[in-house]
Amino acid sequence: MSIPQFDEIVETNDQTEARREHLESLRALVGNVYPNKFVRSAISGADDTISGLLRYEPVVAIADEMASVKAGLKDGERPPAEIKDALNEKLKALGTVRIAGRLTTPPRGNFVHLTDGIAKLQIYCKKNTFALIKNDGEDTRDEENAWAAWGLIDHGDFVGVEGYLFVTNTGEVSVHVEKLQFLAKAMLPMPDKMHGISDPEIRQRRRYADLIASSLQVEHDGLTTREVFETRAKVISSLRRFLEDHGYIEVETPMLTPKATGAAAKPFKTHHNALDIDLYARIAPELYLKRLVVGGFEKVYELNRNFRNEGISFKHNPEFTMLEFYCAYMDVNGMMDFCEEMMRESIQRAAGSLKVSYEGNEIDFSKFERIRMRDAIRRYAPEAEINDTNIVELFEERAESNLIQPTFIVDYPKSISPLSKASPQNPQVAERFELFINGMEVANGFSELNDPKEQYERFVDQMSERERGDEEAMVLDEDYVRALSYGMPPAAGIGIGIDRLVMLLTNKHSIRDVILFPHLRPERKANVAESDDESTE
RNA sequence: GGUCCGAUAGCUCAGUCGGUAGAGCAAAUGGCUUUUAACCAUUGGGUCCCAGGUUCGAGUCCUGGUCGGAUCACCA
Repeated sequence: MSIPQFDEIVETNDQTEARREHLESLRALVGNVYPNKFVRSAISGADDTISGLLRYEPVVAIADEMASVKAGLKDGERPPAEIKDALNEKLKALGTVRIAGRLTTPPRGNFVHLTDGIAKLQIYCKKNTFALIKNDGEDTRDEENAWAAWGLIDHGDFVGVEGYLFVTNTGEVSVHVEKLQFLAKAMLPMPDKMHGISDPEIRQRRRYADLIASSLQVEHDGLTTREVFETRAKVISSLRRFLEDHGYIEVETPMLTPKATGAAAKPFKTHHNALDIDLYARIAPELYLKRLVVGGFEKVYELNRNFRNEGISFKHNPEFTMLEFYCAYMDVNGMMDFCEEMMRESIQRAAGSLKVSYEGNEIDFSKFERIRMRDAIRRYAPEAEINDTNIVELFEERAESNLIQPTFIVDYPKSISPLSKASPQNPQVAERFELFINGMEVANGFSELNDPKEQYERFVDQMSERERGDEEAMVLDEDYVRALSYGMPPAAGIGIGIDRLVMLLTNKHSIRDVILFPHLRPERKANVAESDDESTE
């Protein structure tokens, strides 16, 4: 196997050549072009923990003041000099600031923007008014070569600067650079600042570049990629907080399991060499979590990946994030109430509103409808004749896609719910619900079957389904039957598809837009140089 | 897997009836130096996805292929 050359991995063209030349010239001026650190401080004397100068309160106050002055101006009109001077006095009083970041505008003229991970801030370098700091371990000042070094910095490079704050003639808060330090090189050109990366494959494969693009982009529809993943993080942390606040404990159960159970799905198979056994990537943590309920954890949750070896689509990724939790002594109705409350609170926190716009629909999370599967079919297909064998099919074909607003579908057939308790009123119906939003299944929950004998029989039924060719029928988990035999309190559980929830909150049509590194085909070489291993068919 | 659409400069895209390969951004060089996506001037940059075919002539038409997207079917 041949090891690819650096230049085969990192493309070369006239632009990257220029960047490499700049890098070598800079090396001659500053020494180490990849120094180890730069101590930032929003304000002199502050520590490295403060970044995002534009969120520092005294600066925010001045920026706001400037903004209100500018609001009263006509297009192109500049703020009065005396207001500007007064603000500059205040800014200068804040003292020296040290900030670092990536250059998010091409270094043309004296003004460039730095982005430090929180905000974008303009910096101003004027010839003969700043020094270059060499990376020689001594922080040597170099007045002579500062301007030359400035000219060698490329769009996308990282620099650290020290200077004082001021507002420009057009009223933008900026840093007047007094010391400039080179911190790291971007050897590849930055993505298009107007359009970002349009090829969805490159956007997903090179998520880092997509994220950079979202910080460069001047105009964009909806959320930037960065904002999508910030929203995702917020949803997840709010869900966690809600569960913690309600006494739930977070646990981690095996991802590699000897049996793929807990859901109807095809698993990924792998092999453990030392034990010489096959293992399956889990398709659901369900049975492990209920073992913990048996063991006395009355409220448990797990928020992590499930793996299913099935098709890929706009709403399916081979690995996806599921929040599953169980609560002892609760039934399906209590779980729907709890789910509703939890989703409302987390969505309010993450999206700032209970009404979100998704693909032209306004989805209102303030109210969740509950409707029996049978009635949902009647609503959208009144002519259909419903019986026990066609009900699920009818529901999926005729009703599901109409369920735009949050809707709990209840009264599932027992036959497709092997882990769920039957309804006391109707033994053919499971005490189970699924939550649909915008035609997508987002959650699935039920009153947990805790009679070990009945569970055993349900598994046996599943096994015979399997015999008949249903690859997704559940397999018997003997140890789980044994666990239930120690006694499990009545309990309700739920699984919530986090990726789909995030899609709804970020107005993304594809699950791959809410997963940082979604599953993609292996990257193909642009020039397949006489491939030596692809001739096997 | 079926159907539809697409692939042209580093990026985003135009390219008419088949007749010399284009723009904006990015880059290089020089100028400018308080600018708000795009300051001014100049310059460089192309395997028009690949292979075949039709034609005096193919980015353009035809056939096959590769890769990608949308969609349908299975799945959360």
